[in-house]
Amino acid sequence: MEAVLTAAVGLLDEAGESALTFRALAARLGTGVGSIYWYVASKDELYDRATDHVLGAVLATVEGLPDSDDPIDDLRGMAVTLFDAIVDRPWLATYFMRNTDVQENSLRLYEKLGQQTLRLDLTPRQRFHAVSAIVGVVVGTAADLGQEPPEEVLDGTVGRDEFLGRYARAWRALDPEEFPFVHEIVDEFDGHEDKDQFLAGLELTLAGLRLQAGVPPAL
Amino acid sequence: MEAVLTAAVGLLDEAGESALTFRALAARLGTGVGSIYWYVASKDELYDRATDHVLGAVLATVEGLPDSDDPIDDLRGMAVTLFDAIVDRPWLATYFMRNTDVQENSLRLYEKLGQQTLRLDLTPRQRFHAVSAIVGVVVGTAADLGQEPPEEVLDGTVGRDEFLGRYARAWRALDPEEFPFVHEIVDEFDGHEDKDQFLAGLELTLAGLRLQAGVPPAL
DNA sequence: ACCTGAACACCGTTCAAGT
DNA sequence: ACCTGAACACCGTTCAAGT
Repeated sequence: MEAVLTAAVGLLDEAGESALTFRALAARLGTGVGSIYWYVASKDELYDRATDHVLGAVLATVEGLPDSDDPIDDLRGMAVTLFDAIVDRPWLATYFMRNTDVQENSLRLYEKLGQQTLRLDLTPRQRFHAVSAIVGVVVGTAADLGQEPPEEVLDGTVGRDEFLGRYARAWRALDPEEFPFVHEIVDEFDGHEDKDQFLAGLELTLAGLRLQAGVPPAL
Repeated sequence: MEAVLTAAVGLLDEAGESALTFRALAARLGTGVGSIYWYVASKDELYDRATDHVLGAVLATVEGLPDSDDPIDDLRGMAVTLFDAIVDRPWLATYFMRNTDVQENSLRLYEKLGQQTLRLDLTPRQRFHAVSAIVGVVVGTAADLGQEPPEEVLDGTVGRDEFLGRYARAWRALDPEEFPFVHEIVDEFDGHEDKDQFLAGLELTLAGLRLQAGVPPAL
């Protein structure tokens, strides 16, 4: 079982999501296709378990993070840790927290995030929503960024900057009367860092949460 | 082309994502598989165009929304409209704003959202991040909720409530010392409405944005 | 209890050939 | 300019048969 998951993650890391097939996995393990089905009932379950397998390290990192005075700061730190893990392995986004029966580490990560909200003056309902919102921002943004860009970008023929630049050029050519917002932000879009975008979005959620909990902004 | 997209959306609506195959689409159109490739270079492009096709109606709805005094309220209204559309057709989440060359309606929707931020006292960078964050919350949450639940739920054998209830039961059985947060929120989780979860998360982002723009909370 | 691998029922995509 | 459909190169999953 361990070996199956390690091999699956290996394939994913080395050659991306399209490389994980039962045939390739069997070949890597030196067995037949059918034998994998003894450990796992479907590809979905394989992904569920592979996700939890990988999340073990993320959980360990999060558990190693020291509690500060400010639970909101600690939530930010955990969210960033999770975000980085998903950027590295975009397939995590789809499977994180999908089946907590099988995903003990996912559940523990959820618990860890939630424990910070216990330090805030909130109702149970607000806590539930707060953690859902944070997980949503992390997973949603990371998944969006992890979308395979058009094959030219992966080819290395075209770098990410040039890829953004092309869109920026097309956007600048739009009618400014009709697209005032696109013109307003096109310079920001051009060459932007995905991580900054994520951090800014996370900050809005955290600011809202801080307000809700009646914590004065720590400037 | 129009006919191809209408047929594709029809298949998606009637029988879900797995029903959209080139063979089924060709059969519905009364032609051969190959002919679809004259209109569309790949399945990805088919999805890109189908998404934009459907977003036409969403854009029309959003354009019909009257501007209120409060741009934040208007942002909420637009976000909810988009959210509802994605809940109805979860595949939109993956393709929205993925290729604005082909997706004019996606771009116009993005513009419409952005125009509300022009009414707020923000920098271009803050506006860019604000719209990204809102789109992230909408798409991220809707995508998460739109994930096909285990087949038993679709069977109708087990309703959504019982599905949540099963998890709730498992969670209540966890050690309260080790999982204080899970215990804190399990009653909220049990039988919760997805839409409330979305609205609460959106509210946190909007509250953060309101704070950033220096708008006093309109109570 | 665990493995094997041929076989089944599909896919997206291509392409020589047609009108 | 647009359509055809057989063929190619794959998939996930099943299952009778083995150890």
